[in-house]
Amino acid sequence: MTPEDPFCRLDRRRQAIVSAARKLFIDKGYERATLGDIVQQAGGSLATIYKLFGNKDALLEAVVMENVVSGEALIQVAASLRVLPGEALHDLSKDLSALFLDPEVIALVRIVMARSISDPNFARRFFERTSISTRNALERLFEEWRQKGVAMEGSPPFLAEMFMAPFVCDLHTEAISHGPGITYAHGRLRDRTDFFLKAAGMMVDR
Amino acid sequence: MTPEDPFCRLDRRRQAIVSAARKLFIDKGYERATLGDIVQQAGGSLATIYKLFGNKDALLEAVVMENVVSGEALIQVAASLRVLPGEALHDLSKDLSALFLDPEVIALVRIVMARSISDPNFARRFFERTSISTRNALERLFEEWRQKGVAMEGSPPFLAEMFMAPFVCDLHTEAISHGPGITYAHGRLRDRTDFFLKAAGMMVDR
DNA sequence: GCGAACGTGTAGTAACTATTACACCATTGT
DNA sequence: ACAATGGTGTAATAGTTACTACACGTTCGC
Repeated sequence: MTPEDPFCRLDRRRQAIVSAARKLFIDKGYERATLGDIVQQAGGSLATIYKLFGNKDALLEAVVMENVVSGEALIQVAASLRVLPGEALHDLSKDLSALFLDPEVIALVRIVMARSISDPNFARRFFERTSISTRNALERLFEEWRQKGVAMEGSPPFLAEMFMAPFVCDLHTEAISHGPGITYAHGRLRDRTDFFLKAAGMMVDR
Repeated sequence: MTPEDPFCRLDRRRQAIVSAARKLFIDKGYERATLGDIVQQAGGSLATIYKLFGNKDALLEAVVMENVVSGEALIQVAASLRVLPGEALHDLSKDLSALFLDPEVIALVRIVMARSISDPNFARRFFERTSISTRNALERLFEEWRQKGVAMEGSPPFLAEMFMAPFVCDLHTEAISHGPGITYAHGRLRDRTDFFLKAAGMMVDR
C-alpha cells in the first residue's frame, strides 16, 4: 500500500484538519470554534495542528485562502462562448449569482468580516482576491468590447461596478439576514440584466 | 442641585455605559471587548452593568438597537421637497450614501454580521429596521409616483431594489475592506442616479 | 524484521473572562 | 443630621481556551 505521493500522510491530515476547521468556523464563528472541537472532528492530534499551522490565526488563513473563489474564470468563459454582449451578460449573471450566493461563500464572508475588526489586512486580502478580482475582469471585458466597437455609455470601471452591485447586495443581504430572504423569481436575473443593458445603452433587440 | 429628572443618576450611568460599550465593540469586536474594558472606560462599576442589562448579550442589544438608523425619514423628506422624481432621487442618493457610509454605521454592521453567526435572529432584526425598512419606504414612494402618473418601467419593488443595490454594495465593500476604498469622484452619485433613471425609463430631460 | 522519523494521546499551564457576592461610600428625602 | 436607598470597588468563582511538553504507538524505507 504505497501512498499516492510523498506527502500522503501529512497531506491527508492537513486536508482533514482544514476541512473540519472550515465546517466549525462556519457553524460557530472563528472565536467560538475551539481547537479542541476541531481536533475532535478531524481526528488526529492537537500537536499536529501546531506542527502544520503554528497557531489558530494561521489555520484560519489557510481555511479561507484555500476556499477563495474569484469570478474571473466565469467571465472569461462567458465572454468566449457568446458573441453578443447581451447574451454573454445574461449567462454571466446566472453564473455570478450562483457563485456569490453559494452558502459556503456567504458563510466565509461572515467569518472574514468578523475577523476584519481585529485584522483588517486579512479581510482586504480576501476581498481583493474575490470581489475586486472579479470586478477587474469585468472591467477588462467591457474595455475589450468597447475596442471592438460595441456601443456603450459609461466608462468600463463604472459599468463593471454597476453590473456587479446587485450581486454584492444579494450576498450582503444573505450574509446578514441568514436567508432564505432571497426569492428566486424566475425572471429576476433576466430583468436585472436587461435593466443594466438598457441603462448602458447596450440593448440591441427586443 | 436637584437632578433634571428622577432617572438622573441611573440614566447618566446607563448612557455612559452604552457609549463606552459602543466604542469598545466597534474597536475590538463583541467577543474581544471585555466587560472589564467597558467598566474602565465608562467609570462606575461592573455591578451596575449587571443591574442595568443583566448580561453582556443584552448590553450589545442595547448598544445596537439604540443606534439603529433607517433611511425612511430621508425618503419622506426628499419626496416632499422635490416635485420632479429625477431631482428627488438625486437628492436622495446623496443622503442615502452619507447615511450608509457613516463609519459608525459600517462598524455596527461588522459587529452585527459577526454576531449573526451565533444569533441569526438578532442580525435579522437589525437588518429589518435598517435596510429593509429603507427599501420599503422607497417602494412606497415609487408606488405613489406611479399612481400620480409618473412613467416608469418595472414594478416598485424591483425598482427599489435596483436603486438601493449600489449603496448596499458600497456599505459592504467598506465594511469588509476597511476603506478608504471608496473614492468620492464628484459626479459618481449623479452618474449612478442617471444610470438608474435611464434604465427605469424615468429620464425626463437632458 | 528494524530502527528512525513521525503522528498521536494525554496531561498540564497560564491566562483570561463572564458572572456573582459582599462590604464600603455617597447621595437623597425627611 | 439621619437613616435608607443605591451605586461603587474589590475580590472570588468557575469555566474556558490557546498553547506547550512529553511519552507512546504507528508507519515507512531498507
